[in-house]
Amino acid sequence: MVQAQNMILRIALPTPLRRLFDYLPPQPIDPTSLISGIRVRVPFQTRTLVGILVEVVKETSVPLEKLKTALELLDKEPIFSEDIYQLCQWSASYYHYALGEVLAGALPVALRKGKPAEIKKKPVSIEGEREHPPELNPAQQEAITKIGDANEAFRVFLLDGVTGSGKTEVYLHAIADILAKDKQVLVLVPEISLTPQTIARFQARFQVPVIALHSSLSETERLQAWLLARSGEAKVVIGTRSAVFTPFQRLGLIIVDEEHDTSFKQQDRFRYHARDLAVMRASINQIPVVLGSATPSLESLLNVKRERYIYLSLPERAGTAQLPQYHLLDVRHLPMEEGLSSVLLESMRSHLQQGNQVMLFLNRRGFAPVLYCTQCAWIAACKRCDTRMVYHRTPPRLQCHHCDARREIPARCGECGEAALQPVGIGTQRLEDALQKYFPDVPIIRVDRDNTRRKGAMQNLLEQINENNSAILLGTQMLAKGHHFPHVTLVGVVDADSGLFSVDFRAAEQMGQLLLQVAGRAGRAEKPGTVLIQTRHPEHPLLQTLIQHGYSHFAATLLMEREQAVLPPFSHFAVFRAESYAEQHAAHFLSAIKEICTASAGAVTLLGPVPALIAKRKGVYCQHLLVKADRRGTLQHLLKNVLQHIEKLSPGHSVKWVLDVDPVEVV
DNA sequence: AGCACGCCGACT
DNA sequence: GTCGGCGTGCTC
Repeated sequence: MVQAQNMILRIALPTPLRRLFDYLPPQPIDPTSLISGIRVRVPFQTRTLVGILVEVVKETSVPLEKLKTALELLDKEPIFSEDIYQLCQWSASYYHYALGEVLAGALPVALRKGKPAEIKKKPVSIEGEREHPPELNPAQQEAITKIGDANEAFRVFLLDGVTGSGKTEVYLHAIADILAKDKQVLVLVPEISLTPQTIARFQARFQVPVIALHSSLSETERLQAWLLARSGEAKVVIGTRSAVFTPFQRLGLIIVDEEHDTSFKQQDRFRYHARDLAVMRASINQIPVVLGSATPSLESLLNVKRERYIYLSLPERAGTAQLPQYHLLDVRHLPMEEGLSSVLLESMRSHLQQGNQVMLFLNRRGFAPVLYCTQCAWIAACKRCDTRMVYHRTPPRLQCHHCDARREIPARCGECGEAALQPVGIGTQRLEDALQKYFPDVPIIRVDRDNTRRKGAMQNLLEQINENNSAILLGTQMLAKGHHFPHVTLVGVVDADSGLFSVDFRAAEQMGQLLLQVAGRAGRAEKPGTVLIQTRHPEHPLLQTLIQHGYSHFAATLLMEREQAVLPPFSHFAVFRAESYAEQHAAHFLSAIKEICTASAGAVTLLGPVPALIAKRKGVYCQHLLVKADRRGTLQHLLKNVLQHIEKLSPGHSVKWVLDVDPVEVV
């Protein structure tokens, strides 16, 4: 230990190195300005970085000659409030990510770069006519009362309500109660549902400043929004997962809408789950949090069962709207044309004739998923990935859906040279073509990533849908989430089977959620909805349970299966993901990690290293090592231990790796 | 992660 | 001769 005359600044820096760095204070210095949580500009090797002062210490194990002097203190007040700082610290330790990177990630880019935290804009204007709350049904009333009873204490509510049961109305009332106490509210939503309408609805209701944190905000706008929330001027903040780190003056309530949605889990770098962090944040702030969904995650349902969460249920559809009718169509025994059974086509025709809209759901974009040679069985593959290229017709080309590589459509087979190439299988483009033939007089509106990529394109399509009376809407998952289509009376699921036999143990849960969400688009307003599900396995017990007994039975069945198989949420997973250009390097690195795991004590199961489901992506080989433990504590303990060893292991630059705690996708 | 240093191959 | 390829090592 080196004794230093003065104070030493212990600073968290935005680098993947999982440690803090010590600096001497800048000269001259007023010691009282050294407050934890302020930003400090420091030299770091050849660069200068903006870090966060974590603590001021008297001793350091770093040799004095290595200590550099900090350049500048950037704040007079801490940029991190106590609650956000605690949340970041907890996240860094739970997800085993470098604290400096977590802290930097929690700030708007402008602040990360060292720009001053000053409010420039005038307060946000309030637009729109005041909208008055409608009458509540007893279930809604009860939910609101229970949330209100939580009154300034940490409580987690699971609000389970089918689509159209009036979840949003419960949110709005709960928010109104909080606003009346002059507190603020954070609303987290999946990316897809953050539309202008959502924001307008909140604004019209409360006539208070509502701020939305979109992905399309500029960095200055984002900084201003952040500052308005921190100062308390913004009363309601609606945002996607990163909004969980927004600072507030007086936060009174957090709402997580569509809590089952996997887009709350960040899938690169810092792999946090915004829903889980929202619960953590509510606990830190000692406030209630409401998790809402028509199809709650098994994790949340288990927490209800274990009495950690309070269950609130909205069993019926609000108003006069009726629940949709489900029918399974056994496509093995029906005449098929372009993936559509005669029964589905006939049903579409009759709904369209009555001036209603029909929605078809097919989770596969492009024209055909495979281009196949009928002579030699060659299949067009991506050169950089371990995948098939998807045949697109408009514009005509082959496209890899994993690395976005594009190629011209070959005239002849790449193997035998015969001109016997055939697009096999059905994507949304092909279905669109077919529908145009069957229904030449009906507008067909396709919604998938290929035609919503441009800014405002989605909005445009949604408007087109609402303008038309009878129309066919056709799309991928995008269509299933968040949007309301009041004129849709028939929903067709073109292929429900992909979720039934997947290698991913969560596939069934996600299939069930998606089928329910898709169905939720139909039968709004006074028009009852019908859902036709095409399958080759109509006898499948999970499908049967879902259709006959509804989601809660379905979820209970899945929970039972998970318990028997000791899968999450009855056990806890973490995955080391490694990638390298040389095929063996990633696997070798993971094997080394596996040895360290085996050597450490603790009841964990190790699986792998195994090649990822898509073993090669963008030219790099991907390998996984799965770590499974019965208890969360055991897993956390082991991971902490292992990471300390990895620092010494130093895999070199040939292997890139990440640790994914609570992965949503294990394969 | 970045970024510099360092040691080998083909270029004005 | 030197420009630049990426292996290796370090960051208070």
